[in-house]
Amino acid sequence: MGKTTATPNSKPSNYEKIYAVVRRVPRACVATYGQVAAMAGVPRGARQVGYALHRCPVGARVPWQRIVNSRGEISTRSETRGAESLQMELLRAEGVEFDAKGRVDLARYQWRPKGGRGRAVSGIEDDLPVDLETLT
DNA sequence: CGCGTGACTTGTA
DNA sequence: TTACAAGCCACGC
Repeated sequence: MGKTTATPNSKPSNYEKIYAVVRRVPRACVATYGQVAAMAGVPRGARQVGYALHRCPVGARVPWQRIVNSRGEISTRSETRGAESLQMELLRAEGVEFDAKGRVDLARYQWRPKGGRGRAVSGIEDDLPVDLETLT
């Protein structure tokens, strides 16, 4: 196969990688854009992570709610406002506590993948609220 | 093919 | 501690 022009499937877009990483984030945990970007193999791609999530792939069950900025606060987007409140509600429902200013203690809730790669979490399954899928 | 935009990050004041 | 500015990469048009 020396085809250089043929790469239809073997080209996982960065978005897909990003979604994959976000999907690995366990409950009651949050991750920063830069962290997800680094894990996705896209350093400095923090912005792109936000972009990817902004696109909100309805077909991918991505817990975008667990993605917050480096300050531990929920990122305010341009549109779909209200989703921010929803994000906070969802995180709270998972057990994440918020500061009076609406910030999360990253030192406590930030997801720390140890061992090099996200291993299977024992007994914990992702319960994505259907509201999320319908909201997008 | 080129420019503009953006759910960010980090550093300095 | 907060506020402001510049930098960065990828996608959309």
